[in-house]
Amino acid sequence: MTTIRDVARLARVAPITVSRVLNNAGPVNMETRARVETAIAELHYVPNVLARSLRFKHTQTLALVLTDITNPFWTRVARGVEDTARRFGYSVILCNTDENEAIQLETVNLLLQKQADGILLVPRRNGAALVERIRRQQVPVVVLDRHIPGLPVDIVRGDSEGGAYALTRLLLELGHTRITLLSGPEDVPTAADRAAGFRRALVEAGCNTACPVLFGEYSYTSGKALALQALAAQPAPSALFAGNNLIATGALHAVRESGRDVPRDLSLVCFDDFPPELLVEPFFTTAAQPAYELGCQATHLLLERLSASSTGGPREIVLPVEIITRRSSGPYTG
Amino acid sequence: MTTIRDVARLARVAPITVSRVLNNAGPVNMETRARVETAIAELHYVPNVLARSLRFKHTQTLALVLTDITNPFWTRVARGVEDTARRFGYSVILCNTDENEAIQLETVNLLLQKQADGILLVPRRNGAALVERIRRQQVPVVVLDRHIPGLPVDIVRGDSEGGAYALTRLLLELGHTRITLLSGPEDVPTAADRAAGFRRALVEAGCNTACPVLFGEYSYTSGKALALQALAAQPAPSALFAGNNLIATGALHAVRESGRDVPRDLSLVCFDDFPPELLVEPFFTTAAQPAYELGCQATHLLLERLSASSTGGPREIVLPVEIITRRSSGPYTG
DNA sequence: TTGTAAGCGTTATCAC
DNA sequence: GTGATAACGCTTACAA
Repeated sequence: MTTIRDVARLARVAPITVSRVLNNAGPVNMETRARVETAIAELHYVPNVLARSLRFKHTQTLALVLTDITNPFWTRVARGVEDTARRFGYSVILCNTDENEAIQLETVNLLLQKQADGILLVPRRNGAALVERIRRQQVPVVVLDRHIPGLPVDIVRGDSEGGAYALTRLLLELGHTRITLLSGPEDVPTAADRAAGFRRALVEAGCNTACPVLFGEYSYTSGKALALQALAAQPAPSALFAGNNLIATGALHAVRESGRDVPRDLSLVCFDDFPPELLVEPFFTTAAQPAYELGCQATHLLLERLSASSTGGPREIVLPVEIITRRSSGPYTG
Repeated sequence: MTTIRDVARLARVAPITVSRVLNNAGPVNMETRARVETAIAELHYVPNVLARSLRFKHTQTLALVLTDITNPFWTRVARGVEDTARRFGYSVILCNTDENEAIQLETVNLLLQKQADGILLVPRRNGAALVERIRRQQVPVVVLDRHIPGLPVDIVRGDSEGGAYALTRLLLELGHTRITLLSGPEDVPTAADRAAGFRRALVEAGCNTACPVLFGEYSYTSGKALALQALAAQPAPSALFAGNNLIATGALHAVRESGRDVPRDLSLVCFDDFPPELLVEPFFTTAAQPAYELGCQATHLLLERLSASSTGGPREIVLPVEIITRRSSGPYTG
């Protein structure tokens, strides 16, 4: 490895002079600068950011801790984060936790050790402990997608309650009164919020009792299982509300495997849209969250916290959700 | 920030002793160890990996430089990489380059500065220069998905030529003789390889001349544009072969917007499958690459190169591609 | 305009 | 078993 010292030797200057050339900091004679630059090129010198970070006490690195990049929702969030980070000279370490609290803790510890300048976190139940831990190291955190009950912290998320409410209203207006919510984990705030919005709409309409909420995982397989469970009820639901996109496809496939079809026998709506370029045909009536925007805004907020200038109290940014009507929902036919 | 020195002070030992406890290296008295551990807990000490890496000369970090994580193909590759890396105690820095050579160079430079222990690269035209640059810094590289003409280097990729050949054969056997290939960029080896496989099958069947190859981008919008262009030809093709998954959906949507439909008026096959959990219904007849596996194997190879034990010449691992027949392809109807 | 010395937080080396 | 010292590659503060 060639170091700043090697360059200095070759250019017959002190290391600090090379440093000055490298960073365009401090005065350097045109001629010496040229000599240094020649030496740099000749030796193919690459500065060691580790050493620099050790001095500077910052790494120009942000961490994004999410559940599973395989979900297109998170993919787009991640792009939002990366694009924004990059624009401000930061790179991003991406970590999947698969909703596993042990992995989550381990991941956060690692990121702290790696001296990430800031962390974007999609927490599970242990969110509060995690945030405390991060904060104790003076590292700014922004919580993404989920709020942490009772803990004031910067948050950027979609309007789960409102979106679920609107989507449920849509089903009610189509005449459905037996709707089942196939939800994510009960202890994940988005799942709880969507359940709350669901119930609010139902209570307003006076058909709360006929509409169960089933909690599971935010996954394809869980969607299948939940749908089967919902379909087995007596009387069977006339509409299904999937808590996220993967639950939706899982549910759809289960419905079909049971010999029924959507929207013929059943309506099916869901949270989180699929981008058109992944689809043969737009199908699901959904509450679409601005995923990319979520990532951008969260990153902006985090960067703001980094530039110590920002010292206000915790902020919660709630992005609106768009209701899109498509083929998967139809009027109640009895 | 609390350092190893603070811990040492509190435990009334020398920093090096704390280090020994931390790394379970060297002998430490049971009682001293206990005292140190108490101090660590009390101060919420988090070791600084930067400093450690500076000494050790390795960062336990791999870099994955790909085109766009938004494509489910890359998403699954990335999961393969991350899962494997994690199993061996490495974390992954993910970078999107959007097929842009300038960004690619910039990214590689940054990763070198960050002292990534190894780099997984999905290169564009400037691949050879990039690889040379990385190698000059003694950093192992594995090229993913694409081979670099004339440059011996470790490569893990799918069998583009073979897959395209098989897929074209399938169309020919269905009776199609006017097939258009909607390809990626001509200078991207996968696109060239797929074109080669395509042509080989056609030449064998003796209908080479009636079957054009259109080069574009590996994107949804490019897929749309290419399809429109293909449909405008006289005589119009009876089948379209999309160079990747995004071109396929783009093409499909263009076909539909032009008043035609698949497979009614036209067959449409493609490279790269969508995972079922993203789909309302499996639709495309495809040549499916083992994306996750690609990521795993590439990472394994890279890790092997890292543990200096491996010193053999460049290896090329070509993973087979699976042909899956679905609704989007049908017999030629005249 | 250029250089010297010290230090960022660790750990390897060698001594006790 | 434990510790003093130097070093990893870089930059800040100060001096020349």
